[in-house]
Amino acid sequence: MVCTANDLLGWKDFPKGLRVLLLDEDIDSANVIKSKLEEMDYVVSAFYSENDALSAISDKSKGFHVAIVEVRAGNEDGRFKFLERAKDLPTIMTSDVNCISTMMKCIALGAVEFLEKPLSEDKLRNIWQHVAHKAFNAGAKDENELLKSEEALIRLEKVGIKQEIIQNKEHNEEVSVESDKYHAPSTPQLKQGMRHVDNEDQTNLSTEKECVEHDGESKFVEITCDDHLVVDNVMETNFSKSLEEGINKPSSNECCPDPKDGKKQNEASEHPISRSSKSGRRKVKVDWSSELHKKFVQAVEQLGVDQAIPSRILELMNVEGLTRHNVASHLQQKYRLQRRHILPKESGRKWPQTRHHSTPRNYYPQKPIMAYPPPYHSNQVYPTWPPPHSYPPPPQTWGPPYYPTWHSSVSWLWNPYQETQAETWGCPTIPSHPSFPQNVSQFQSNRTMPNNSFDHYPGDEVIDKVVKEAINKPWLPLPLGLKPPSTESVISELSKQGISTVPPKINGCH
DNA sequence: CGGCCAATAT
DNA sequence: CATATTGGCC
Repeated sequence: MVCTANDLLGWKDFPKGLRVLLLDEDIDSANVIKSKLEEMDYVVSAFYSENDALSAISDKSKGFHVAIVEVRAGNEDGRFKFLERAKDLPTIMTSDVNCISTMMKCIALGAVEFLEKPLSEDKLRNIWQHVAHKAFNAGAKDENELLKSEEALIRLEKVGIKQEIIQNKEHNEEVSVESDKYHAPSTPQLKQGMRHVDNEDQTNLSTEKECVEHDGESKFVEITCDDHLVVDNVMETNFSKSLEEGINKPSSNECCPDPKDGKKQNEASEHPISRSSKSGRRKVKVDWSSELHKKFVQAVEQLGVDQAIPSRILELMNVEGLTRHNVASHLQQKYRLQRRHILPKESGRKWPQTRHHSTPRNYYPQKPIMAYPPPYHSNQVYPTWPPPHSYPPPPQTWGPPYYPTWHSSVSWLWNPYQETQAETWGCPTIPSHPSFPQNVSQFQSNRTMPNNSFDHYPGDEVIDKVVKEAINKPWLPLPLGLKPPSTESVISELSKQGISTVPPKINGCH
């Protein structure tokens, strides 16, 4: 074995220093590839003839970790011979000609991957995976230590999880940019996340198993791309999975600082692999991914504004590990974000019908949550699309690409609104969940008694601002209760108005 | 608890 | 430098 899992785990700055055998009769090509690899800190030995390469691999002292071999019409047989002889060396075949049968043959004969030329940096960057793959596979078989094989197993399972999830994402329209965060490695069978099990936190392995079986809906745990092999511990993984989507631990080389000395976080990161997470409870940072946010929104929708309080939302979301505080903050952030954009710079200004409370910032002392839905439930205020002429729609800005990821998948619309006005807005609504009876009644009561719980919602002036803001800045989250019109509806509306072409410019609404 | 917001992290 | 989150405080 060229390299064991243990070697890898102890490797400093992996994959730096990985030895690559490069065989390409085209010297120019070889040099280009070589220099690219070297930029990535691989150690490259280039060979321009097969014989040289063959003798090099027979010299065990060379200790290559991975090989990149060019194949072309004419030298195939020799290359296949190379594959034959280099059984222990993960070999990547590459060629100008992407003939499927040649590719297939290469793979069949043991090549770990076939890369089309030219070999971009992206393609080359992750060739280390083959080394890791091999090492871990072998490790699982050979290691005497039970733990080791378990680690390898877990690792493999994790790989499995990610694959599944990633595939899932690829088939999912709602896929968030998150999934692109990591540039997909060229190798399909092995994902980049080499994580390592932190023994000390290893509570049990069965939890891990459960995770594995978890539905593919989960967002995959963010992968740490660090200089060294960094690893997750089981708890973390379990935790992350149990959150179902999105709560990631900080990059795994961070210790969990005591809240008290939070400033220490960076220092802590100096102990990448061997952090002895004492309490085992590291602070995880909640990643409000689209999935998580969707849950959040659904919960808020279910509860209705009246009861959308953190604790209840938390309950409904049923996401392990999420704290009330997390939810509260999220709730508020959304709220504040809106307010900030809706009432920019009007610091001193109060709502028209200012009420008796003293704190200027409590515009909605009783209903501080998502303070804007009510107005939009009122037909008088904002009955149909298009909006009143005073706010010419800037349809060109409503395209899906300009929405934050969760917008496309999350309906900020309250149920009754969906029922009654979705059509008007041209937005067929897709219920992301079956139905919520309690909701209906909640909303119905809202509908029949518009002022039910919003006795003092802001005056029209403010509402106008809200609407205008929402229209002008489609990239901002919409207040609960507002939903963007579909591109189709906008375009058809435009054509009704005699505008048949949409300017390509995507801003331009001020 | 529920909220707000300054301090931090990203 | 702008946002996103957390930590604390009221």
